[in-house]
This record gives sequence, C-alpha cells and structure tokens, in this order.
Amino acid sequence: MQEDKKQNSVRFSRTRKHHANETAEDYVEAVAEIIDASGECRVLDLAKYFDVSHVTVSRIVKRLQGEDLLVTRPYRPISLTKQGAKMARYAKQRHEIVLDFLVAIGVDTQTAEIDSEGIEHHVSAKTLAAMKRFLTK
Amino acid sequence: MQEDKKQNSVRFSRTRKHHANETAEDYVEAVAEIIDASGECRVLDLAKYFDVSHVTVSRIVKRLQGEDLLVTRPYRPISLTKQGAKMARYAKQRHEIVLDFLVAIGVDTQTAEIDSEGIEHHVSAKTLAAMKRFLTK
DNA sequence: CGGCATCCGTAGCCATCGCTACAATTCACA
DNA sequence: TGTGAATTGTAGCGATGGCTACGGATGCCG
Repeated sequence: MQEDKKQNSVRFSRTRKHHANETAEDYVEAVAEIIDASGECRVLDLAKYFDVSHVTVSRIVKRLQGEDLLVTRPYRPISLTKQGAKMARYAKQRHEIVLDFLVAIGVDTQTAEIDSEGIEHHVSAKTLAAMKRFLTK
Repeated sequence: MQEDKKQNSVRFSRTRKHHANETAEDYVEAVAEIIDASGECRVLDLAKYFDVSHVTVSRIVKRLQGEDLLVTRPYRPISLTKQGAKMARYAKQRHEIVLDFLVAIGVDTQTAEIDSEGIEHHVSAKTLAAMKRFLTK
C-alpha cells in the first residue's frame, strides 16, 4: 500500500496530457486512413469519421498542427507531417494487433472493433509484445 | 467502410460522458478500497491515491454525490451509496480479471498493473467474458 | 462570370479535470 | 477551553473537447 503513493501518478495517468495524446493518435490514424481511402482528408471527413461537429475537428486540427503532427491551410485539405505519419503507422499497427488479439481470444468482430478503439491507447509496448507473441503461437 | 459512419459514434465513445464515467468508476473503486483498508475515506486519502490536489477530488466528489454514487457532508468522511457500492464491486472485479489476464498472457506484474488501469474502462462484458474463459482454461 | 451550395473558420457557450491561493472548519492537545 | 495544525471548501485560472450560430471562402455550374 505504501508504494502505491509513488506509483499512482503513473498508474492513474488519466491526465489531460495523456488524454490529448489519445486524441492525437486517433486523429493522425484517421487522417492516414481517409487519405488512403479517398485521396484527401478534409475537416468534414474527420467530422463524419468521429461523428462530431466540424468545429471540434477544426480546433483539434489546429492544435495538432501546432504539435507538428499534421499540416493544413484554411479551406485546404489536411496532410500528415513526417512525425504524424510515423505516429499514424504505429497507431495503426497497434490497433490491428489489439483487434486481432481480441478476436483471437474469442471476442466477436464487432465487439472487438469497439473495444479495441478504447483499449489501444492504454496498451504499452510490453503488453503489445505479449499480444503479438500470443498471435504467433 | 460505409457502415463506419453509423458505428463511429459507438466506436469512438471517447466523449465527455464516457470519460466522466471512467472517473466515476475509478473514484468509487478507490473509495471502497480505502474504506476497506483504513475504515474511512477522506478527501485527502483520494487526493493521495490519485496524486491530484484535494481541490480536484473535492469537486469530483461533489459531482458524484449528485449522481447518487457516494455520500458525504462538508468536512466529513465519504461513503458509497448502494449504487456506488455496486459500481465499485463491478469495477473491482473487472479490474482484477483484466490484471490477471494480462499477467496470464505474459505481461510482467508492474506493467500489467499500469496497463490494466487504462484498459479496464474499455472492456465490454463480452470481452471480459472472453478474458474469464481464457483464465479458467 | 455570377450566384449558390458546400465547406470551413470564428465567436462564444458549457462540462470536466488539472492547478494555486486563500478561507473556513475540525480536532487534538496543551 | 483555546489555539494551532491538519483538513476541506471556495474563488478563479488554464487546457481540452463537446456544441450552436453565424459569417467568410471555395468552387461548380448554369
């Protein structure tokens, strides 16, 4: 119990920063997916993708541009920076592993798709590695 | 890809409401744990537990009282309502299953403890059932 | 090339969860 | 009992992410 006090700042990392990072991962992954599927990514594409208003997307896109994850200009399409593309690749890979893993342990596909969206942001490299090992066995 | 548009409101349930619910689960679980360990739960106990200021705890406790999950009075200890205790029991059980499951697939205990904190809130009943099946096999 | 539909930005509201600074209450102990 | 330390509440700030309402930009098509 004592050592909890030191570790809780890590265990309960449900902080603003962590949450903002989840959003960043979701957004770069979505941008990559949308560009891959349709050639370009607009604010409205993201609004439809996440089922939020274009205003919310617009503000988040602006923030992520400030974090050097994506690039856009007013009334123009959105593209990823090198850093954003890297994050998107990692997020996509991790997402697929988590999804496949859930299916592998017997979760139905639809449930696995929903749960993996929430779970993926909390899977550390070590847990991801364990899931990978499980999948290749 | 088409059907994504309908499902995204479910898939990306990273909404205010969902996030607030995660907080509620963490808090009732913590209150139950603290009362179980020390007999009573005070604002400062929760502040230490989550490594946040007492102000943050105080505001959240007030909100959760409004949601009928816990009961307190100014400068008094915090206890759970029937509904809060029920949520705490479920959260604790789910937490333990996720933790045991991560360890079972080969994640070290410390990493499993960290990851399970984040993951547990996104594990549906079906996924939880799959984890339980895995553990009893 | 003008006008209208669509897309996007801005203004401004709310809720949640962080914080510091300060005020109020409680409680133990002198 | 009174007083000081510990605890808790309040005021007020910032960041993030929801929203509606409205205005400006773009671009297509007659």
